[in-house]
Amino acid sequence: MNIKKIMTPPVRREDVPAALASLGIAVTAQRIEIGAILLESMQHLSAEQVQARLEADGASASKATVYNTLGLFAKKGLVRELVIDGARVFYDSNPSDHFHFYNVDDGTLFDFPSSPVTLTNLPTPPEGTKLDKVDVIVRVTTK
Amino acid sequence: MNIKKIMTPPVRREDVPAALASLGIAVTAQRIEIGAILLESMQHLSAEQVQARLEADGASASKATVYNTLGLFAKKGLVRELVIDGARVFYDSNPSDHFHFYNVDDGTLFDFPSSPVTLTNLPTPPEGTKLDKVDVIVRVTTK
DNA sequence: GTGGCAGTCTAGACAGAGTCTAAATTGACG
DNA sequence: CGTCAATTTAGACTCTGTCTAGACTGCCAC
Ligand SMILES: [Mn+2]
Ligand SMILES: [Mn+2]
Ligand SMILES: [Zn+2]
Ligand SMILES: [Zn+2]
Repeated sequence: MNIKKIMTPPVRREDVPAALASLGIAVTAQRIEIGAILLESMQHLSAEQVQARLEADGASASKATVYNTLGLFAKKGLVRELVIDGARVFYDSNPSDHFHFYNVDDGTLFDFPSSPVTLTNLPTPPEGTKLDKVDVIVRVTTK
Repeated sequence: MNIKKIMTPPVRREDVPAALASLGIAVTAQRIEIGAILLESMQHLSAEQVQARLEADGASASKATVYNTLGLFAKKGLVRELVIDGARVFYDSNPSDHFHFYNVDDGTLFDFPSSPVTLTNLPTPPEGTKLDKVDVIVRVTTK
């Protein structure tokens, strides 16, 4: 057996280097800091929020590094990029397939409760293409 | 009977003023031009593409007017705002409820064929909120 | 007809997210 | 240690979209 156990938030800070390495991400001080922030719990953070938390933790990284690191994490599958509203991208540290509620009035973003939502009769992708991922965003307004 | 027939693309240019008026949109020269472009067929256009078509048609409108008009059309339900990739917003003149394929490699955007896709077991919106709309985007890559 | 006026349009300044570049730093390895 | 490829950095830059303040339009009252 050689099935790698994927680490799921919460991941303790001391385990972050292993979580990165297991995905082929070279371990650096900045990547550990950013990874520790994201993997502390399942959450949705923008680049700006990540950088703010770095500061709050007494760490720091340049804007370019924050963006490069989040992009790398997304490419390696550690986090998932969520395009919700055109103003900023969110990075989601919940690794499971799941869908989102977005409150357009106050900007809050929730995971669907883990009910057995299903998409049926999904058409096959157009000729010459293959499925990458399915995003479902349910937009709600404050009543 | 008083059920207003909603005009569906293709809408002839001469019918655009009525299409706007029926939604409570005050008719102006710029709104007719932009409406004529969008309603010519069911399509997905960015603000930049709309402005380029205006120029191509020998018409024009300031950037502020293009954005204001598209925002107004979306608010009134003439078009639907699609947030696909964080780089730009698309405006969709297909008024029916429908889902999208997006090719992340070449940026092309298609409507799902009108197959009976269904989302089942959709959880109810969080307390204090009500459903606005459901966006389903299937991202594909070129094989 | 003319004047008034609200609504609309406009140029261009501004804002904010994200990218790029070129130089400095890091740290693994011989 | 010294080398060197990978990484990080400051800050300029790009791009989408917003805002402001003034100009324009066209409808209506008189
Ligand atoms: Mn934007
Ligand atoms: Mn952007
Ligand atoms: Zn999520
Ligand atoms: Zn569409």
